[in-house]
Amino acid sequence: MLRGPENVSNDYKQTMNLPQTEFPMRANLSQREPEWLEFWNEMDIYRKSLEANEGGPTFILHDGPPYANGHIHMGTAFNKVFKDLIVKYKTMRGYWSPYVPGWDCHGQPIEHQVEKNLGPEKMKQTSQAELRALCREYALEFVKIQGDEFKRLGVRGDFENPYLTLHHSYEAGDVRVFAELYRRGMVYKGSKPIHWCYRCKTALAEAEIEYHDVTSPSIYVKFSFTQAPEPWAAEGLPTSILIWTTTPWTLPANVAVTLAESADYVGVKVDGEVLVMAEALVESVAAVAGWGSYEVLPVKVKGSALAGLTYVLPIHTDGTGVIITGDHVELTTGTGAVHTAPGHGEEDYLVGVKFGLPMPMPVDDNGVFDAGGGPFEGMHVEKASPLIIEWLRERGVLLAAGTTSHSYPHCWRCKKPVIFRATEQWFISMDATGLRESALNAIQGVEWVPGWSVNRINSMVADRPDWCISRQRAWGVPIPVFECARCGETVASDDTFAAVEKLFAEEGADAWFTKSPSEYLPAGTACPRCGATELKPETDIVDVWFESGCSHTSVLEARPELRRPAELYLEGSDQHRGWFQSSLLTAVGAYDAAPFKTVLTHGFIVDGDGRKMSKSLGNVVSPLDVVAKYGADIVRLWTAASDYSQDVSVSAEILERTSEAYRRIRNTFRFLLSNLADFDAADSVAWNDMPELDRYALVALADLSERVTKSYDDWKFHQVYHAIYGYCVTDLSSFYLDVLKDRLYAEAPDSLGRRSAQTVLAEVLRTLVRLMAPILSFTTEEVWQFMPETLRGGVPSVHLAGWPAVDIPASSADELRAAYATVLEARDVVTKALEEARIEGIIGKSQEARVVVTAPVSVAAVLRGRGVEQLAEMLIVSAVEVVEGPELAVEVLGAEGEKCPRCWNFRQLGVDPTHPDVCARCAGVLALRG
RNA sequence: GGGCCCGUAGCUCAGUUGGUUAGAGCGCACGGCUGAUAACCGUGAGGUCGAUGGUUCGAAUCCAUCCGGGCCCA
Repeated sequence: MLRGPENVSNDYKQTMNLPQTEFPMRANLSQREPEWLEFWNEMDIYRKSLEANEGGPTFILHDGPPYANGHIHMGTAFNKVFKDLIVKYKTMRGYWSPYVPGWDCHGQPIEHQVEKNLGPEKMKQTSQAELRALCREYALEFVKIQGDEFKRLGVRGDFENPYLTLHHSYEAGDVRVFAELYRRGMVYKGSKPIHWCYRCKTALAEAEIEYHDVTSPSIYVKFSFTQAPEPWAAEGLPTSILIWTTTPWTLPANVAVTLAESADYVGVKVDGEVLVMAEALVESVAAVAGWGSYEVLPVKVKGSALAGLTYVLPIHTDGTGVIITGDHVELTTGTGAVHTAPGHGEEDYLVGVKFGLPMPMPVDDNGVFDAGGGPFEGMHVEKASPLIIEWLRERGVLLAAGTTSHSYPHCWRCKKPVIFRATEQWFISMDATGLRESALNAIQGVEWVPGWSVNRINSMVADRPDWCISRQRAWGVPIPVFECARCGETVASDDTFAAVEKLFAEEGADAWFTKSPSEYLPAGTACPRCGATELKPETDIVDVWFESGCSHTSVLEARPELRRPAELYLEGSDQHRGWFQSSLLTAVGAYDAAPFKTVLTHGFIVDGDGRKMSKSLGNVVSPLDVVAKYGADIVRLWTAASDYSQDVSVSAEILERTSEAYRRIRNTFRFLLSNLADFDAADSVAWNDMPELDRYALVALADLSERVTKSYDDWKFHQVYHAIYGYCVTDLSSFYLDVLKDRLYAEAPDSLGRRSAQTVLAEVLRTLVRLMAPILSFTTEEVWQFMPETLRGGVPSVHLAGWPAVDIPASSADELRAAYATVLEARDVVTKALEEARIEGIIGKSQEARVVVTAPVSVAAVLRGRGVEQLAEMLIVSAVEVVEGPELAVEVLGAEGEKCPRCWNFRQLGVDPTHPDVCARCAGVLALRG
């Protein structure tokens, strides 16, 4: 050979239409994405996306406010991206879809953190107003930080003007809702036990509690039945129920004894009396009491059978208590009979509410017994325990006393044990005005996705106790009522509510703590009961869930671009107890209507093994790290690809796979762009002039577009991802694009065949880039900017390009689908046969082969119907022969002819004397080029 | 302990009203190409469908129990 094949190839390479594009193969997302953010910022894309759809149907996704504390994590990132996908999709579909991000700014965690930062010394010198100012500063700092982090993820919304629960207008909305609930009679003042530190004289939230082991008294006390119960009356002996407790000082507040409903209880005859206890605990009690001999009487009854019996109270012996049953009774320690003081414990309280028990509270703020302490009045609870034990012993009702070590709550500040103590609290009644029933009805009118979500919200609303909305803290919105300084009556009327709402709207809730009521209440406001005019503002603040729950009023109603109800609320499944419920209850309570039409719930983010993320497990993935390493589009793709109806996993491998999938999609875009470099919309070929394969490709694209659109509408984003990804890999890359290379590269630039292919590619590109835009927001924007101007139609951003619809004549679509299903089946068999031939060394690339396809009559007819040349093109072989036979089979032979140095197909060369080296087709193309 | 939910190949997902040897893509192994090249094409190996019982002619699909996991309560 005089000339090496490479030289030959190089010469003809100039005459080919090889792919050309500046669109980089490597995304370098972490660096490029900020440039796109700047691009969108400059064009003010949020406002433009709204303007574009002005007057269109409205779709409001109302943002649930994350807590303004700490950096974002994978869960918040997932949630916000998820919302962003939806808003962007709806916007592209033509909906007017404003998105106002929000933050929850009040509450104990921030206050606690600020308090910790100050330290105990400074804290003492800090006024409530100063503390509130520091909390505000703290919250605003994290609003800024999280806002920047959300924006970096590509989340689009009104970040310049978000809603914050500390805004004056927001706080005023809280008052409006509270006032309406109050007017309707749903708000009442009651008692509830809370953790109380009598040294610091403050209520403590669960997060302010530390658990340490302490040694406590452990005493067994006999509560004498008022009348010996039926099963043991025949013994004719004094009969008692035996209880066990580690907090003797709570005995003055005893009102009941709780038994396990289905456990067996027996009477034990010992020392001339009968003691009733759980059968399972008799032996351990006997050991503690040191009984030499005792007799377990044969009668055995269930706890439920003893319910309703009465006994003499242990301290206030002139009163009686009642036997009840509850499911918190354990049969592992004690006697199976639980001393119950509803004012001194959470479980006791709940069972007390259930049975309508009284809730005496003989302990004051300082931990000292008042008159309710009976003989112990004036004594501190800390000192009282040994004296109470002694008192019981003297009366012969103490069976045994010892000590026990157990975990007990302590104050985070003074590190000393706290007590459980009932104090006055504000509640929203679930049943007084039928709120529970109305809420359950409203739930039925809402669409809950996924379907099980409705069960969850239903059971939670059905089973929940009254909503305790007071908190004894500083950082929040006050309960907007007053107390008469003279008689203690609550003062709250339309006039006072209006004045407070106005005050908050103008000056914020801070004014509550700095002004006196006379400064803002209407002149002459007086106590309706005693007529006194000196009023004290309530010192409790509202539960933050009440605040965020009011966003339907403080945000949806207050902002002109929004309205109530919203089309969609979208949060993690924990919000069935949180925001979904607080929003529902306040809206139903105030307006008799749910604040949302649809509620979408997603699972939690867990690691690759399905475990929750925690520092101790070392499996925490930060979205900020993912953005830095892979880019926000990878976070977005991961979000879209995950099935959110269950817990969502993230791990190094998952992100690596996601990133690989991203590269595949990106390369598909790159290939499309690179083959459209010389294409203009005016070059488009009409359907009827297209080769059949191209028409089929359009049908497949239309099918994809339809499927993807339906998946978006059904909130099935992982199906969107899988459909598009599968299309890129299977339909495009491995089939259509592979087949098209010959036409695109080797045919004359202006030829019908090439222009037809480009027409399809342009349509594929224009469709794909928009179908993917809500998910890969950054990458599709980059693609859009690289598209030929005529394909963009002057639209400056892909996000403003509207939703694609592929127009194909329906009449021929079915026939094409059927025919090509057969072609692709045959193609599978051919590729397998080619692979075998490759292993045997018969061929290298498929063009070196000629195949004989044997097929049943009907299949053969379909294959021939495409045309044998077209079939060869689709199989990327030099030639195809179709023969009829019993079943699909393929024979691979070497190609006839020689390899054309230009198009690398095996053809008869030298047909055209002007271009003797090449095949006839290439000669023709070269002739056109001149 | 209670309520709701989940458990299909290493990964992400399909598996229609229970019906022939459980699918796809990725990853992996091997091969091809070198005109999508830090690409592209092909072939192949991977699953006792969390486990165990049961219903049924037949179960990944229905029932029960158990194991593992998540959220919310206690």
